Order: sequence, then structure tokens, then C-alpha cells
Amino acid sequence: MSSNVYEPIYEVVRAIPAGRVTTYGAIAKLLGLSGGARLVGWAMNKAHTAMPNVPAHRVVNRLGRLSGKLHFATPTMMQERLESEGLTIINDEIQCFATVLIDFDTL
DNA sequence: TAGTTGACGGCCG
DNA sequence: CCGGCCGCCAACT
Repeated sequence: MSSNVYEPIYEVVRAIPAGRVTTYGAIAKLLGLSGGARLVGWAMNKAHTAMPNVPAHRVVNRLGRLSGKLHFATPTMMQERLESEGLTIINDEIQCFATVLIDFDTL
């Protein structure tokens, strides 16, 4: 069963409601990996192997930018998906990022 | 086994 | 203000 170390990471990502996003650093810090934001990125890379599904499109970098959109089935899927959730994305950048951002550290 | 990469973040120059 | 470097943990080659 969950022999994967990112298991908690996926759980946090799945906990993100539609229309909301979070950052790698927020997740990392939430798990105690404050400086290991890269690990969260690696976890996302493997996310597609995780079950049942991980809304990785709701995870962006600290700039509110769709840095990982190129890793999805289609590079446009991430933006289209976020827009479908009510977000506004221009130039691969989330508008009102701080408004939709869930900062677990501040929350 | 060792070296490098990776969907990042923070700090220094 | 902008650019570059180091640090984090795990996986890939």
C-alpha cells in the first residue's frame, strides 16, 4: 500500500477545492520539507501514477505561474482546467493569484 | 556506485 | 530592479 513517501503530498493536493490553487513551497512546508519544494515537484511528476487522481493542475509555483503545464497530457489542459474552475489565467499566469491561493502556512 | 536532473524556493551579488 | 547560485529530497541514467 502507500509505500510512497509523497502519499501525504497527494492527499494535500486532492484536498484543494475547485477554484483554488496552492504552491509547491506551501505543500512542502506543510509536510515539513520547507526547503524541499523540488520534492513536491517530483511527487507531481509521479502523480499520474498515483491513485485515484491528483489534481496537479491546481499546484503552481510561488509566482502563480503554470510552470508544470507542459507535463500534462496537453500543455493547454492545465490552463483550460483552471479556467473551467472559475480562475482567470493570462499568459500562463494566474490572475488574483493571492486570492485563490491556499497558503497552508498562513491558513 | 556515483553523478546529474527536476513541475522550486530563498538568498546573495 | 534583475540575474545568478546554493540548498532540499528523491529518482533517473
